[in-house]
Amino acid sequence: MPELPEVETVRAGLARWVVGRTVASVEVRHPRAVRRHRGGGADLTARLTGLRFEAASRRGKYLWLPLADRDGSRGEALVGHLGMSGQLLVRPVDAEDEKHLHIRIRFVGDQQELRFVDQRTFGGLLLDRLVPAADRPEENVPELIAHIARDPMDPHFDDALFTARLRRRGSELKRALLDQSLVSGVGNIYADEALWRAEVHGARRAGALDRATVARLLTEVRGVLADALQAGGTSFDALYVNVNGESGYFDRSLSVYGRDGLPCPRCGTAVRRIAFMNRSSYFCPRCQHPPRATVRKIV
DNA sequence: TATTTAACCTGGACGC
DNA sequence: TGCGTCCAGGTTAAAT
Repeated sequence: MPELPEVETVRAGLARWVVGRTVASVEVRHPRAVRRHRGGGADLTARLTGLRFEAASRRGKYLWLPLADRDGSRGEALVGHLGMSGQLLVRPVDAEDEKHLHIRIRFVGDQQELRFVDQRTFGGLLLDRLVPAADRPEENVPELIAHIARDPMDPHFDDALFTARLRRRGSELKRALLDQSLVSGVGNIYADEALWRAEVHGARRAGALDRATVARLLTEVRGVLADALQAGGTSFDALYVNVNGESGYFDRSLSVYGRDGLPCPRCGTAVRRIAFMNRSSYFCPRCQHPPRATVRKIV
Protein backbone atom coordinates (compact mmCIF):
# COMPACT_ATOMS: atom_id res chain seq x y z
CA MET A 1 0.00 0.00 0.00
CA PRO A 2 1.26 3.49 -0.75
CA GLU A 3 3.37 5.12 1.92
CA LEU A 4 5.72 8.06 1.50
CA PRO A 5 8.21 6.41 -0.90
CA GLU A 6 5.45 5.20 -3.20
CA VAL A 7 3.68 8.55 -3.13
CA GLU A 8 6.95 10.35 -3.88
CA THR A 9 7.45 8.08 -6.90
CA VAL A 10 3.96 9.04 -8.08
CA ARG A 11 4.68 12.74 -7.50
CA ALA A 12 7.82 12.53 -9.62
CA GLY A 13 5.80 10.86 -12.37
CA LEU A 14 3.13 13.56 -12.23
CA ALA A 15 5.77 16.28 -12.38
CA ARG A 16 7.06 14.75 -15.57
CA TRP A 17 3.83 13.78 -17.31
CA VAL A 18 1.09 16.08 -16.08
CA VAL A 19 2.58 19.44 -15.09
CA GLY A 20 2.10 22.07 -17.80
CA ARG A 21 -0.96 20.37 -19.26
CA THR A 22 -4.41 21.95 -19.40
CA VAL A 23 -7.49 19.97 -18.41
CA ALA A 24 -9.83 19.35 -21.34
CA SER A 25 -12.37 17.17 -19.54
CA VAL A 26 -13.00 15.34 -16.28
CA GLU A 27 -15.09 12.19 -15.87
CA VAL A 28 -16.02 11.12 -12.35
CA ARG A 29 -17.21 7.51 -12.49
CA HIS A 30 -17.50 6.77 -8.76
CA PRO A 31 -18.84 9.33 -6.25
CA ARG A 32 -16.80 7.85 -3.38
CA ALA A 33 -13.58 8.85 -5.16
CA VAL A 34 -14.57 12.54 -4.79
CA ARG A 35 -16.39 12.26 -1.44
CA ARG A 36 -14.02 14.75 0.16
CA HIS A 37 -14.73 17.37 -2.51
CA ARG A 38 -17.47 19.53 -1.01
CA GLY A 39 -19.40 20.11 -4.23
CA GLY A 40 -19.31 16.52 -5.52
CA GLY A 41 -18.28 15.20 -8.90
CA ALA A 42 -20.17 17.70 -11.08
CA ASP A 43 -18.64 20.64 -9.23
CA LEU A 44 -15.14 19.19 -9.45
CA THR A 45 -15.56 18.64 -13.18
CA ALA A 46 -16.86 22.14 -13.81
CA ARG A 47 -14.17 23.86 -11.76
CA LEU A 48 -11.21 21.84 -12.98
CA THR A 49 -11.91 21.95 -16.70
CA GLY A 50 -9.83 24.56 -18.51
CA LEU A 51 -7.19 24.92 -15.80
CA ARG A 52 -3.48 24.09 -16.12
CA PHE A 53 -1.42 22.08 -13.65
CA GLU A 54 1.56 24.13 -12.54
CA ALA A 55 3.54 21.80 -10.30
CA ALA A 56 3.44 18.49 -8.42
CA SER A 57 3.87 18.71 -4.64
CA ARG A 58 3.70 16.30 -1.73
CA ARG A 59 3.50 16.30 2.03
CA GLY A 60 3.52 12.90 3.70
CA LYS A 61 1.14 10.70 1.76
CA TYR A 62 -0.82 13.57 0.21
CA LEU A 63 -0.13 14.85 -3.30
CA TRP A 64 -1.33 18.09 -4.82
CA LEU A 65 -1.15 19.77 -8.20
CA PRO A 66 -1.35 23.58 -7.87
CA LEU A 67 -3.48 25.10 -10.61
CA ALA A 68 -2.90 28.18 -12.72
CA ASP A 69 -6.23 29.97 -12.71
CA ARG A 70 -7.76 31.31 -15.89
CA ASP A 71 -6.38 34.76 -15.12
CA GLY A 72 -3.00 33.34 -14.15
CA SER A 73 -3.42 33.72 -10.41
CA ARG A 74 -2.87 30.84 -8.02
CA GLY A 75 -5.10 29.74 -5.21
CA GLU A 76 -6.30 26.17 -5.65
CA ALA A 77 -4.89 22.72 -6.17
CA LEU A 78 -6.08 19.27 -7.11
CA VAL A 79 -5.35 17.24 -3.99
CA GLY A 80 -5.01 13.47 -4.00
CA HIS A 81 -4.60 10.67 -1.49
CA LEU A 82 -4.01 7.11 -2.67
CA GLY A 83 -5.46 5.50 0.44
CA MET A 84 -4.53 1.84 0.52
CA SER A 85 -4.93 0.79 -3.08
CA GLY A 86 -5.10 3.97 -5.15
CA GLN A 87 -3.09 4.50 -8.32
CA LEU A 88 -2.60 7.55 -10.52
CA LEU A 89 -1.80 6.29 -13.98
CA VAL A 90 -0.89 8.07 -17.20
CA ARG A 91 -2.39 5.98 -19.99
CA PRO A 92 -3.11 6.42 -23.72
CA VAL A 93 -6.67 7.70 -24.22
CA ASP A 94 -7.60 4.57 -26.19
CA ALA A 95 -6.22 2.11 -23.59
CA GLU A 96 -8.75 -0.24 -22.04
CA ASP A 97 -10.36 1.01 -18.82
CA GLU A 98 -9.12 -0.53 -15.59
CA LYS A 99 -11.71 -2.42 -13.55
CA HIS A 100 -11.62 0.14 -10.76
CA LEU A 101 -11.18 3.30 -12.84
CA HIS A 102 -12.98 6.04 -10.89
CA ILE A 103 -11.76 9.35 -12.34
CA ARG A 104 -10.46 10.20 -15.82
CA ILE A 105 -8.81 13.52 -16.68
CA ARG A 106 -8.07 14.35 -20.32
CA PHE A 107 -5.77 17.12 -21.48
CA VAL A 108 -5.87 19.63 -24.31
CA GLY A 109 -3.98 18.31 -27.33
CA ASP A 110 -2.68 15.20 -25.56
CA GLN A 111 -3.17 11.54 -26.44
CA GLN A 112 -2.49 10.49 -22.86
CA GLU A 113 -4.84 10.87 -19.92
CA LEU A 114 -4.57 10.77 -16.14
CA ARG A 115 -6.54 8.01 -14.41
CA PHE A 116 -7.37 7.51 -10.76
CA VAL A 117 -7.82 3.80 -10.13
CA ASP A 118 -8.64 2.47 -6.67
CA GLN A 119 -9.84 -0.99 -5.71
CA ARG A 120 -10.81 -0.25 -2.10
CA THR A 121 -11.78 3.41 -2.61
CA PHE A 122 -10.04 4.66 0.52
CA GLY A 123 -8.32 7.26 -1.63
CA GLY A 124 -9.70 10.11 -3.68
CA LEU A 125 -9.27 13.50 -5.32
CA LEU A 126 -10.62 16.93 -4.44
CA LEU A 127 -10.14 20.57 -5.30
CA ASP A 128 -8.93 22.63 -2.34
CA ARG A 129 -7.81 26.14 -1.47
CA LEU A 130 -4.11 26.78 -0.91
CA VAL A 131 -3.13 28.46 2.36
CA PRO A 132 0.27 29.54 3.76
CA ALA A 133 2.12 26.81 5.66
CA ALA A 134 2.08 27.48 9.41
CA ASP A 135 5.86 27.29 9.82
CA ARG A 136 6.84 28.85 6.47
CA PRO A 137 4.19 31.32 5.26
CA GLU A 138 5.96 31.73 1.91
CA GLU A 139 5.05 28.10 1.19
CA ASN A 140 1.51 27.10 0.17
CA VAL A 141 -0.28 23.92 1.23
CA PRO A 142 -3.86 22.77 0.68
CA GLU A 143 -6.12 23.78 3.55
CA LEU A 144 -7.18 20.15 4.05
CA ILE A 145 -3.68 19.08 5.01
CA ALA A 146 -2.40 22.21 6.73
CA HIS A 147 -2.54 20.34 10.06
CA ILE A 148 -0.28 17.53 8.82
CA ALA A 149 3.34 17.59 9.92
CA ARG A 150 6.23 17.63 7.50
CA ASP A 151 7.74 14.27 6.67
CA PRO A 152 11.28 13.32 7.81
CA MET A 153 12.62 13.65 4.25
CA ASP A 154 11.46 17.27 4.06
CA PRO A 155 14.46 19.67 4.29
CA HIS A 156 12.40 21.86 6.64
CA PHE A 157 11.51 19.01 9.02
CA ASP A 158 12.42 20.21 12.52
CA ASP A 159 14.17 17.38 14.43
CA ALA A 160 14.22 19.27 17.72
CA LEU A 161 10.51 20.11 17.51
CA PHE A 162 9.67 16.50 16.66
CA THR A 163 11.73 15.23 19.59
CA ALA A 164 10.10 17.63 22.01
CA ARG A 165 6.56 16.85 20.82
CA LEU A 166 7.17 13.09 20.82
CA ARG A 167 8.53 13.15 24.36
CA ARG A 168 5.40 14.96 25.52
CA ARG A 169 3.19 12.14 24.25
CA GLY A 170 1.62 9.79 26.74
CA SER A 171 0.75 7.20 24.12
CA GLU A 172 2.69 4.23 22.82
CA LEU A 173 5.58 4.97 20.48
CA LYS A 174 4.19 3.27 17.39
CA ARG A 175 0.86 5.06 17.76
CA ALA A 176 2.77 8.34 17.84
CA LEU A 177 4.78 7.40 14.74
CA LEU A 178 1.55 6.78 12.85
CA ASP A 179 0.09 10.13 13.91
CA GLN A 180 0.40 12.28 10.79
CA SER A 181 0.11 15.48 12.81
CA LEU A 182 3.37 14.59 14.57
CA VAL A 183 5.31 13.19 11.63
CA SER A 184 3.85 12.41 8.22
CA GLY A 185 4.55 9.73 5.66
CA VAL A 186 5.12 6.83 8.06
CA GLY A 187 2.61 3.98 7.77
CA ASN A 188 2.27 0.62 9.45
CA ILE A 189 4.93 -1.17 7.39
CA TYR A 190 7.71 1.39 7.65
CA ALA A 191 6.92 2.12 11.30
CA ASP A 192 7.60 -1.54 12.11
CA GLU A 193 10.74 -1.58 9.99
CA ALA A 194 12.14 1.61 11.51
CA LEU A 195 11.41 0.41 15.06
CA TRP A 196 13.21 -2.85 14.30
CA ARG A 197 16.22 -1.04 12.84
CA ALA A 198 16.37 1.23 15.91
CA GLU A 199 15.91 -1.78 18.22
CA VAL A 200 13.03 -0.14 20.04
CA HIS A 201 9.67 -1.73 20.81
CA GLY A 202 6.64 0.18 19.53
CA ALA A 203 4.70 -0.41 22.74
CA ARG A 204 7.12 1.69 24.79
CA ARG A 205 5.74 4.99 26.03
CA ALA A 206 6.80 7.79 23.68
CA GLY A 207 7.23 10.17 26.58
CA ALA A 208 9.67 7.81 28.33
CA LEU A 209 12.26 7.81 25.53
CA ASP A 210 15.54 9.65 25.98
CA ARG A 211 16.78 12.06 23.33
CA ALA A 212 19.42 9.66 22.02
CA THR A 213 16.81 6.96 21.40
CA VAL A 214 14.55 9.41 19.57
CA ALA A 215 17.50 10.55 17.46
CA ARG A 216 18.35 6.93 16.61
CA LEU A 217 14.74 6.21 15.72
CA LEU A 218 14.51 9.27 13.49
CA THR A 219 17.69 8.22 11.69
CA GLU A 220 16.22 4.78 11.07
CA VAL A 221 12.88 6.19 9.91
CA ARG A 222 14.79 8.23 7.34
CA GLY A 223 16.89 5.21 6.43
CA VAL A 224 13.97 2.90 5.75
CA LEU A 225 12.11 5.57 3.78
CA ALA A 226 15.22 6.34 1.72
CA ASP A 227 15.81 2.66 0.97
CA ALA A 228 12.19 2.18 -0.05
CA LEU A 229 12.28 5.29 -2.18
CA GLN A 230 15.34 3.99 -3.97
CA ALA A 231 13.59 0.67 -4.58
CA GLY A 232 10.48 2.48 -5.84
CA GLY A 233 12.56 4.64 -8.07
CA THR A 234 14.29 1.75 -9.75
CA SER A 235 10.94 0.22 -10.70
CA PHE A 236 9.67 3.46 -12.22
CA ASP A 237 8.23 2.98 -15.66
CA ALA A 238 8.07 5.90 -18.07
CA LEU A 239 4.53 5.15 -19.25
CA TYR A 240 2.92 4.80 -15.84
CA VAL A 241 3.05 7.40 -13.13
CA ASN A 242 3.31 4.51 -10.73
CA VAL A 243 3.44 0.96 -11.90
CA ASN A 244 2.36 -0.62 -8.69
CA GLY A 245 -0.31 0.46 -6.22
CA GLU A 246 0.02 -2.88 -4.49
CA SER A 247 3.13 -2.94 -2.38
CA GLY A 248 5.71 -5.27 -3.79
CA TYR A 249 9.00 -3.93 -4.93
CA PHE A 250 10.23 -3.23 -1.39
CA ASP A 251 8.98 -6.56 -0.07
CA ARG A 252 12.35 -8.23 -0.47
CA SER A 253 13.92 -5.65 1.84
CA LEU A 254 11.48 -6.01 4.75
CA SER A 255 13.10 -7.31 7.91
CA VAL A 256 10.10 -7.93 10.18
CA TYR A 257 6.87 -6.76 8.56
CA GLY A 258 4.78 -9.76 7.45
CA ARG A 259 7.44 -12.20 8.71
CA ASP A 260 5.63 -13.76 11.67
CA GLY A 261 7.59 -16.82 12.83
CA LEU A 262 10.51 -16.24 10.47
CA PRO A 263 13.99 -15.56 11.87
CA CYS A 264 15.01 -12.01 12.69
CA PRO A 265 17.72 -11.06 10.14
CA ARG A 266 19.87 -9.69 12.99
CA CYS A 267 19.69 -12.33 15.74
CA GLY A 268 17.70 -15.25 14.35
CA THR A 269 14.93 -15.10 16.96
CA ALA A 270 11.46 -15.77 15.53
CA VAL A 271 9.64 -12.56 14.59
CA ARG A 272 6.39 -12.03 16.52
CA ARG A 273 3.09 -10.58 15.35
CA ILE A 274 0.69 -8.84 17.72
CA ALA A 275 -2.60 -7.04 17.12
CA PHE A 276 -2.33 -3.29 17.52
CA MET A 277 -4.75 -0.51 16.56
CA ASN A 278 -6.93 -2.88 14.51
CA ARG A 279 -3.92 -3.96 12.48
CA SER A 280 -0.74 -5.98 12.91
CA SER A 281 2.61 -5.13 14.43
CA TYR A 282 5.71 -7.21 13.80
CA PHE A 283 8.81 -7.11 15.97
CA CYS A 284 11.78 -9.15 17.15
CA PRO A 285 11.20 -9.99 20.85
CA ARG A 286 14.95 -10.17 21.46
CA CYS A 287 16.18 -7.06 19.60
CA GLN A 288 13.12 -5.03 20.61
CA HIS A 289 12.43 -5.97 24.18
CA PRO A 290 8.76 -5.31 24.95
CA PRO A 291 7.78 -3.26 28.01
CA ARG A 292 6.51 -5.40 30.91
CA ALA A 293 2.80 -4.75 30.30
CA THR A 294 3.18 -5.93 26.69
CA VAL A 295 5.09 -9.04 27.74
CA ARG A 296 2.14 -10.04 29.94
CA LYS A 297 -0.28 -9.35 27.08
CA ILE A 298 1.45 -11.37 24.35
CA VAL A 299 2.72 -14.36 26.34
C1' DT B 1 -7.93 18.40 25.91
C1' DA B 2 -5.75 14.16 24.89
C1' DT B 3 -6.19 9.68 23.58
C1' DT B 4 -8.46 5.61 21.71
C1' DT B 5 -11.77 3.11 18.93
C1' DA B 6 -14.62 2.00 15.06
C1' DA B 7 -16.05 2.49 10.45
C1' DC B 8 -15.20 2.87 5.73
C1' DC B 9 -14.06 -0.77 1.49
C1' DT B 10 -12.84 -4.84 -1.71
C1' DG B 11 -10.79 -9.06 -2.86
C1' DG B 12 -7.75 -12.80 -1.63
C1' DA B 13 -6.95 -16.55 1.66
C1' DC B 14 -8.76 -19.94 4.35
C1' DG B 15 -11.89 -23.33 6.64
C1' DC B 16 -15.80 -26.11 6.29
C1' DT C 1 -17.41 -25.82 -5.90
C1' DG C 2 -19.57 -22.64 -2.98
C1' DC C 3 -20.32 -20.17 0.98
C1' DG C 4 -19.05 -17.57 5.08
C1' DT C 5 -15.48 -15.39 7.72
C1' DC C 6 -11.25 -13.07 8.45
C1' DC C 7 -7.69 -9.98 7.19
C1' DA C 8 -5.12 -6.11 5.06
C1' DG C 9 -4.63 -0.62 6.62
C1' DG C 10 -4.89 5.36 6.17
C1' DT C 11 -7.84 8.57 7.80
C1' DT C 12 -11.15 10.71 10.62
C1' DA C 13 -15.49 11.16 13.18
C1' DA C 14 -17.11 9.67 17.36
C1' DA C 15 -16.41 7.96 21.82
C1' DT C 16 -13.94 7.77 26.08
